[in-house]
Parts: sequence; structure tokens; C-alpha cells
Amino acid sequence: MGLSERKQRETEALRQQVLDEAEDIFAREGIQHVTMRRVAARIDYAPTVLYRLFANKNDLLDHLIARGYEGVRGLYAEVLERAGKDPLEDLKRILEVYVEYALDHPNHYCMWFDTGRLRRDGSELRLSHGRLEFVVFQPWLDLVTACTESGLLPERDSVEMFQILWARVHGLISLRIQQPEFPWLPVEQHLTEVLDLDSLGRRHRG
Amino acid sequence: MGLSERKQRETEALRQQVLDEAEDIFAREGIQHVTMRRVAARIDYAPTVLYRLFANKNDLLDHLIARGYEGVRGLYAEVLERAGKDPLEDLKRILEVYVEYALDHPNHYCMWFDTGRLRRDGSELRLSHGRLEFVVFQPWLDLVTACTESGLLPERDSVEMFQILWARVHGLISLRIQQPEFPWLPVEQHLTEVLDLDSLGRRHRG
Amino acid sequence: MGLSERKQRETEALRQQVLDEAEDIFAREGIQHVTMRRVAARIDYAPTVLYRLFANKNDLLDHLIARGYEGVRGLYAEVLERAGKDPLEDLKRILEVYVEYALDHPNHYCMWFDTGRLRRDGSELRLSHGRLEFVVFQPWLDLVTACTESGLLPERDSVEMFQILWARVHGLISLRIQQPEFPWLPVEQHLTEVLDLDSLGRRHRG
Amino acid sequence: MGLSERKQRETEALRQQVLDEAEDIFAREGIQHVTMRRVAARIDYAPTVLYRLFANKNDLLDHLIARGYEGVRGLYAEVLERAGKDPLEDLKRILEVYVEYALDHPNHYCMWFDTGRLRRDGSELRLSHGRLEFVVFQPWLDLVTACTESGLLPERDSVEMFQILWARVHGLISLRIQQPEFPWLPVEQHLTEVLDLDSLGRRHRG
DNA sequence: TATGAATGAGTCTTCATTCAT
DNA sequence: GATGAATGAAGACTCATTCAT
Repeated sequence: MGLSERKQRETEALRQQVLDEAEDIFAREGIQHVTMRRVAARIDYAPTVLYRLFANKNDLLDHLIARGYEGVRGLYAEVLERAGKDPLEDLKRILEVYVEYALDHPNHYCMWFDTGRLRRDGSELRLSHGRLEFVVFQPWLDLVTACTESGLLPERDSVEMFQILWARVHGLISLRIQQPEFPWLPVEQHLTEVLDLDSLGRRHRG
Repeated sequence: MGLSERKQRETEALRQQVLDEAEDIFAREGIQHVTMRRVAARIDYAPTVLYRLFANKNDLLDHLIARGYEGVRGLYAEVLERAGKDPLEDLKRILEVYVEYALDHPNHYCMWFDTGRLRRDGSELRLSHGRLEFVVFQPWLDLVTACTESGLLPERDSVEMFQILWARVHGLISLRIQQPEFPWLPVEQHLTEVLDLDSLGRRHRG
Repeated sequence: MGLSERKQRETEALRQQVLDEAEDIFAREGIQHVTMRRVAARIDYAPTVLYRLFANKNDLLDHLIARGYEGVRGLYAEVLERAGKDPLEDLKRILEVYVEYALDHPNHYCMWFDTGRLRRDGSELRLSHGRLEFVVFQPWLDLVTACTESGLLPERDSVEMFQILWARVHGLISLRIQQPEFPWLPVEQHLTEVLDLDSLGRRHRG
Repeated sequence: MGLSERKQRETEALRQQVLDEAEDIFAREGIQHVTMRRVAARIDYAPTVLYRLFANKNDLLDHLIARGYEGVRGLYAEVLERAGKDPLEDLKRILEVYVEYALDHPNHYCMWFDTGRLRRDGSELRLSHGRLEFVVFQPWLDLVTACTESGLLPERDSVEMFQILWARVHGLISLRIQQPEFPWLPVEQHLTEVLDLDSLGRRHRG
């Protein structure tokens, strides 16, 4: 079955190539311009080949979304490797890379949330690659908990603290994506001020 | 012309019904699923009828957006009538009704911002019913300025302060809309904590 | 029935007004831009009114064509009134006004012949206002016969002579209409040279 | 690639079949009745198939026009091969095969000139297969010039002489196409008399 | 008599998907 | 395993025409 294995590898490689191209169109022009034909044309195959690699268009999009998760996860990994002494610093860093990733991949970011809405109502588009919350937000929760335990953040339910941070960060990102002409502050400053972690801590300690 | 008046009313009613359906589709499935055919089917008319009510699809979408503006404007008016002594209180109230309106009309809220993105794509969709900024956010800016002048908020550029508030409020709203299953805090509490106006003021005065 | 008569007159006036507008659109933009709605809009009536005045669109177009016939007939009348001594001169004049009318009303001219083609094959568009040949060409034939009888044109079948003249005149007109950018000679000169009536006579006499 | 070649041939055959049908509709009912749907229906395929064969409707019409050019060019070639001593004879022959082709392919002939008019309307229809003038009429001009230089035609501007011949020939052709019921002379005789090349030469020489 | 409302058929075109090869 | 061919459904929009009022 060595032959079969090589074929499997080739298939997988092709699948990734397809996703690369789809992602590129998606990132540049938005989801409505991702069509099976265009993607197929880019990899120099007939459109039918895509149906060997993915069940249908929705399945392909599903895999596209999954890729975004992996993207953040990769950035997280770098941060968490060097993490340690100061969980508040680590939390800041995690949120920073999250924002960085989101602003670099606005279409992915929007898709996470758009599909969140789609999922609600029986639409065909479903997520089959793990829930956003766990892949992307678990590290936030963990770090919030660590901060609380270290006394760097007020003693309160982690989920409550999380949803305050989440709202602040998400607002910043999605506004900056959706209103690009607005005269925004530099990102780092904007993030610092919107998050205002110090104040959150100070209120606790003070 | 009493007869003509009745017809006019009927036409207007039908127009609103069309907008209702379009809004519903938009809310459930996204703007790309709002098609003339589907909307027409929902009101049990031939698609051609829509062209009596609206010049074309863009015009229909335009009216959809306009409906939302009028909604907030109404709520604002109530608040501003009773406004006066304490601009910080007024600001809080304005933000509260904004959040209230947004959560009550999630479709409209999303539309405002989605169309912001659409406009970028070189799409034809343009806003002809006033810009979001002026209709909806001017009152925020005015109140922020008033607070600053009264020493209730730190002496800084109003637009900078505005974009901090905006990010926080927008994040709360859009997350609560897009992730309805999340175990959110009660809205009032969530808003208070996310906004944290006191802290913003205290940092200034302290 | 005086009332009924007045109504009839009004109806006829309206019919003519409709034809005026239709003709204007037709002349300016071509037949495919003549739509019932546009014509109705121009006379400030609802489209339905046209169906009182004409059976349907084809009927309206039919009346439009008939108008063209009347147009040439009018010009002919002027010439024939002053006609007399020299039938060859009269023939020249008739052909001149024919060319003049055609180049002034290119759309009418084309329609005569286009509908000529349509008539061939059972299409719906039929002429119900007299045959082109009799209305427009009978005078040519009569004058050709007169010329022959006066010895100004060779003794041959009038219909044969007619078809030579017709081909020459028609070619000039339709080319000048269809190829307006071509650097044509001045019309009078072009007509004289293309027709070459003198040569036709000379060959006979010489 | 023998298989691929057969497919190519089949595709080409289908393309020609499509053009046949389009040409037929055009000839019978005019260009505005040539629609993608009707053409597709005639070859018993779904309309989408046409988009494999042609980029779009304009492309299809373009190819239709091109077919005609190639036809005359072929006939010209035969004549010009055997041309030589007597340029006036050659000119006559060229005009004869032109008339022959036109009467054998009335649809094409009309199309050349109708599309000339369409182009004026600001329509999108453009010719991308060479201009009528150069493909079809350059040989005329060359031969007229040769005749002038040989003293067989009067010493005058070739373009002026050309437009006299053109009008006479075009008139004959288009009338015979558009008025097929008319009791026309035999073509050869009709052409000789309408053209009257001898007279044109005689006037010069005599 | 005139009209507003409504429709069905039609326009070009794109796309996801399937099937025979 | 890959492809070319084909399709059906859908997209926005226009128009001639009818019908109840």
C-alpha cells in the first residue's frame, strides 16, 4: 500500500493547494468571488477535480474556516512558548497577536462570526472543524484564570471577565475592518486604551 | 383624491412589507441571499411588482438601511429632550438606547456595518440616505465634547475618546448578536463593565 | 351624435400625437427603442390608453410606416403640381425629392425595406396601409413612360427602365444612410453621377 | 491527442451549426430576434452551451459577420488569380462575383450593412474581424485605379469613381434581396445595365 | 374613459453540480 | 483519476399586455 500512501499524500497536497487559492481569492475579493471554477482554474485542473477533494462548495469553505483557526493557533503557540512569569503580560501578548491576526486576515475574521450567525438557523453552512470558542478563546480563559489566581485581576468569574475583554477587543477589530476610512489611532495605542487592563487591575487592587 | 390616497397607503404598506421580508432574509442568511425573486416570492407577488415599489435592487437595499437610521434617531430624540444637567449621564443614556436599539434590531445593526464593507468592494451599493456617522454618531461626539468641557472626561481629542467608546460598545453589541448562545451577563451590567465610564473619568480626575 | 363626433376627433388627435412621439423616438434611436411605455409616458397617459388607439404594438408601427408614405406623397405632390413640359426634368425632380425625403427620414426609409423583408415570411408584422410600390413608385413609372413617349428615354419596357433607376437611386440612399462616415460626394453631384440620366438618353438617341 | 482532435472537430461543427441557426433567424426576422435562448433551442441544447462556444452574444454575432467576409474573399481570390491583361474585364468579374456572393448569401450581405447601422447606435456591437472596407472593397479600388491608369476609365479620383460603382451595385443587390417578388430582369443583364461601365468609359474617351 | 396593478414571458449571464467518457 | 460536456436553477431586469376598478 505504499503506492496508496503516496497518492494520499498527493491528494492532501492538492487539497492544500486548492485551499491556498481559495483563501487568496477570499482574502482579496470576498467570499462571493470564491467560485469552484475560479479555484479550479487557478490550480490548472477541471472543476470536477474539486469534487474529489471536497464533498461540495460548503465543505471547501468549511475547510477554509478551519485554516483560520490554525492560523491563530500558530501565533498563540509562539507566545505561549515564551510565556511564564507574568500572566498579565502573557494575556496582553495573546490579545495582541489575536488582534494582529484578525487585522491581517479580515476575511477570515469576519467569516468566523458570519458563520456563527449562519449556524443559528439551519442554513447548510456548518462548522465541522471544532468550535471557535475552544480553539481560539480557551487560552484567553486560561490566562484570565491565571491572572486572577496571581491577584493581577479581580477575583471574579473568569467567564465574566472574559466577556468584558472579548467585547472590547472584538469591537476594536471589527470596527477597524469595517470602517477602514475612519481616522483610527495607531493599533497598539488603540488596543491599550480600549482594553485598559491596568484600570481593570487597579480597580481591583486599589 | 381620497381614492388615490388609499392606494398610496396600500402601496406604502406593501413597500414596508417588502422591506420586512428583505430584512428578514438579510438577517438570517446574509445580504448575498437577498434577491428580488425571493423577496417577491415571500410577499406572493411576481418579481416585477418590486420594480413598481423600488427603482431597482440597490434602491431597495438603500431604503432598508434608511429604515434603521430613522429608528435610532427616534430613540435619541427622546433622550435628548430630557437631557440637560449632567452630560455624562446623558452620554450613558444615549449609549444605552443605542445598545437597546441595536439588540432589538440586530438585522439593521449588521446591515449598517456590512454595507460599510460592501462599499469597499467596488460594489455599486451606496448610501443615499445620509451617512451613518452623522445620523447616528454625531450625538455621541457632541456629548463627549460636553463632558470634556464639564471636566467629566479627560481633556483629550473628542474623536479619540469617541473611538474608544465606539469600539467597546460595538464589540458588546455585535458579539451578543453573533453569539447568542454564549452565557452573557445581563445587558445593563455588561454595558456598564465594558464601557467603564467611571474608570475613564477617574483616571482623568485622579 | 355631435358629442360622439367630437370624441372621435379627439381620439384621432391623440392617435396622431402618439404617432408623433413614436416617430420621434424611432427617428432618433431606432425601432428597438420604441416601447409602449416610453410612448405613453411622452403623451402623459398610462400605457393602457395606447390600446384604445391601436390594437397592439405592431398596429402602431404599421401606422408609423403609413405616415412615411404620406410624407413622400406630400413632396411628390409639390413637384407634380408644377410638372409639365419636360418629363425628363420632372423625373429628375421626383427622384431628387425622393432622395431628399429618404435621407431626411432614414429610419422610415429603412423600415419600408426591412418590413418588406419581414413580410416575406409570415412574421406578425404586416403592411395594412397600401403597398409601397403603388404609393411611392407609381409616379416614377408614369414619368418614365412619359419620357419614353416623348423620345427622351429609349423605347423599352417602362418596368425595365424603372428597375435600373430604382437600383441606382436606392443604392445611393441606403449606402449613405448605412455608411455615414464615408467621405461621400455632395448629394446632388452623387445623384447626378449615379443616375446618369443623360447617358441613358444619349445611348438611346446617339 | 487523436481523441482531443475529434472533440475539437465536433465542437467546431457545433459552433458552425449555431452560427447557421443564428444566421437564419437574423435573415428571417432581424437582428433583434437573435437571442441566445432561441438559438440554443434550435440546436436542442441548453442556453449555457453557447457560452462554451462563444464568449457571449456579441462574440457570436462577431463570428457571424466574419463568416461572410471569408466567403467573398474566397471568390475574389479565384478571380484575381486569373486576372491580368484587361483591368476593366477584371473589375467586371470582381463586381460579378460580389453580386453573386451577395445574392447567394443575402443574410450576410444584410448583416454587413445592418451592423454598420447598429454600430452608430452606441450599441456594444463592434467588428473585430477586420473592417468591411478593407476586406471587401480594397480590390475594387485597386482595379479602378488600374483602369484609370490604363485609360479605360476617366482620369478622376478613384474614391469618387468607387462610390458611383458602389451605389449602383449595392442598390441592385439590396433591392433584389428585399423585394424578391418584383419581376426583376435576369441578374447578368440587370447588372450590366445598372453598372453601365461602357458608358462610363465612353464618356471619358468620347 | 383612463388608470394602477399585476403578470408571464422574455433578455443575457453565471454557477454548482453531475455524468459519460 | 481527470475531463469536457451539459444542465437547471438562479441572478437582475424589461416589456407587452390584460384586468378590475
